[in-house]
This record gives sequence, structure tokens and C-alpha cells, in this order.
Amino acid sequence: MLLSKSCVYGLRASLYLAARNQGEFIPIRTMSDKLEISFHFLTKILQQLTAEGILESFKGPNGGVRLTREGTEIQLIDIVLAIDGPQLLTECALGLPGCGVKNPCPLHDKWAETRDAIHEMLEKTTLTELVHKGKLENLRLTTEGGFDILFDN
Amino acid sequence: MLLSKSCVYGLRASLYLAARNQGEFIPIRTMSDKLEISFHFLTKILQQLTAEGILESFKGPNGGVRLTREGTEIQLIDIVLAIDGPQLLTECALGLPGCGVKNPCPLHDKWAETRDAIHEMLEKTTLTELVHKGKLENLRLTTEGGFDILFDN
DNA sequence: TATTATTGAGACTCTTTTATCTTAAAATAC
DNA sequence: GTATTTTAAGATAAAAGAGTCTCAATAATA
Ligand code: SF4
Ligand code: SF4
Repeated sequence: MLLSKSCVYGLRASLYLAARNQGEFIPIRTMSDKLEISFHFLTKILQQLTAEGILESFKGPNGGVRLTREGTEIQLIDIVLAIDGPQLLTECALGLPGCGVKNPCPLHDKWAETRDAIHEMLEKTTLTELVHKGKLENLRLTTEGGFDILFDN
Repeated sequence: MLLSKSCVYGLRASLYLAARNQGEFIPIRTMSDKLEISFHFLTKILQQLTAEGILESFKGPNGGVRLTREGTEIQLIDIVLAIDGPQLLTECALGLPGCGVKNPCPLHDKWAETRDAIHEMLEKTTLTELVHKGKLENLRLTTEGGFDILFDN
């Protein structure tokens, strides 16, 4: 898999937050229910995002988490780096240590190109952009549920 | 990681075979020594490639494995599919089951593009092509060893 | 102040991946 | 035919990833 499960869950939750973002704190339990992710597991993932300054949290009744910045200012790469780290964008395709131009493997040039394509996609895509698209076309964030199901009630 | 460790080892070994290919069987032990991969682990990986018809093996003295086809006719994708399966090229970036155009997630369009770029890279690159490049520029297949070290003696 | 709702943190378990070890089967060479 | 070299197959072990559980800390509210 390109992204770890933790990372994917972090992305889904971030999209959820960006879709509701009115500055309110959303309880993690709400998200874990709606997104069909284990509550405790999601909690740990969101703690990482909080530690990285992407989210802020508030304890107690009416507490929860929210984005620290506008969804327009958060790129997918921010979340990927916070959770999976930079490996995907820096590692050798052949798994050799210390990938770099001075000591490349035969795949280097081609892989560097592909890697850049991945990087660019993650860097140019904002949460808001995906939320707009998701709302317009009622796309899904869970196995079944489209944007409409997730956010009404 | 984009590719599993098994897959990467399979690729390295395939490149090794393509680089020496004179129709001779190469013992797995030779490859595991040269490529610094655990012998037993490499054996199991190459058994998969043999089962998929990419390699053929021969037991006993002077035995080993060799490519069934010319290196010019083996693409990286063949090895990736044999070891990691098609998941990388068919899975949803958000980990949702049954990725497809009828029920997409918000990332679908962008991910499909990126995925195609990966697919194309793997599909258009042959073993021979990488071997030529590796020999010309003495690139590495191990942490330290360039093509020259691996194949002399 | 007591209760409840919430995140934080850590221990723990389960699963998958990675790696090792042992034995069997096949082919050769003596 | 016996010993040797090699792959095949499967059991086992170690490490990493994914997921669960428990309890502590914080804040609101009754
Ligand atoms: S360069 Fe290659 S060895 Fe260096 S890193 Fe990139 S893919 Fe590998
Ligand atoms: S399509 Fe999307 S949901 Fe469907 S798969 Fe592709 S990335 Fe996902």
C-alpha cells in the first residue's frame, strides 16, 4: 500500500473535519462512528496530528478536535508527512539505504520521476478541494456512505 | 513503502539474472551472497517467480535459476504483479473496498492519475534496460556494490 | 462537589510481514 | 549406490503494523 492504514484514517478524518469546519470541536467518537474506524485507534492517530499542529483538541463536554488552519491551507502532504513520515518521498525504490544522486541504483531516474508525480499530487491537493468535490458529487468516505449521509443529523 | 521487501528483493535478483544471462542456471546462494539477502528468504521469493513462470529452476549440482524469457521481454510490472499482486494498481487511495468509477472517493481522479503514472513506469521498464544503464554507469544493486563488483570473479 | 464527557497515554493483543531453520526431493558426480 | 549440491516446502520465530483496552487528566454542568 502506498499509504499506511493510519495515514488513510488520518486523511479521512481530516476530510471530515474540513467538511464540517465551522470552528467547532468535533468529538472523535462522532468521527469514528461516522467513518467506521475504531475509536481508540483513530484517537491515537489524531493525537499525532495534534502533536504536529495540524489539529487542536479540547477536553471535556463539547470538546473534540478541529483543524488549526483553514482546509484551503492544508495539503494532503501535510497529513502524510505527519503520520507516515517522509519515507515515501525519499526512499530508494530498491530499498537501498541512503538514496541520493551520488550513489544511485539503476531504477533511480525513473523512480525519482514517479516519486515526484506522487509528491506533486499530494502537495497540490488541499482538503477543501476534495471536500468541494465530495459534496458536489456525493462521493464516499466510507464503504457505503456518501457525503450526504455523513454530515446530516 | 511502495513495494514490499519481498518484491524489491525479487527485482534485485531478477536484475542480477538479467545481467548474467547466458542461459546458465545461477545458484540462489550465489545471488543471496552477492546481493546481501537472506538465502532462505530469497529462495522463497524466487519460488514465487518460478511458480509464475518468470524463472525456471534446476536442482542439484550446477543447478539454480534462470529467466525463462529474455530480459528485453520482462517488464518490472511482471515481477511486481507476481510478488505483490495487483493491489497497488487497483486499490483505492483511501483504502475503501471496491474502488471503481461507479462508487469513487474524493481522491479518485487524482489518485487514478498518479496510479497510472506508476503503472506506466513499471510497464515500460524492462530488465535489460536497467541492466544496460547499470553496467554503463556502474550503479549499485546493494548498499555498496556497483555492477562491476557483483559480476566479476 | 459529584458526575459526566471528552482527550491523553500507555499497556496489551492480534495480524501480517520478514526472516530463519529443518527436512525432503531432485540431480549430479564419484 | 552413496555422497554432495542444489531447489522445494513447511514449521517456527522475530519484528512491525494494526487494533483494543484501561486508566488518568481535564473541562463542563448539574
Ligand atoms: S536513487 Fe535509487 S538508489 Fe537512490 S535512490 Fe532512488 S531509487 Fe534508489
Ligand atoms: S477510486 Fe477512489 S475510492 Fe475508488 S477508488 Fe480510486 S481512490 Fe478510491
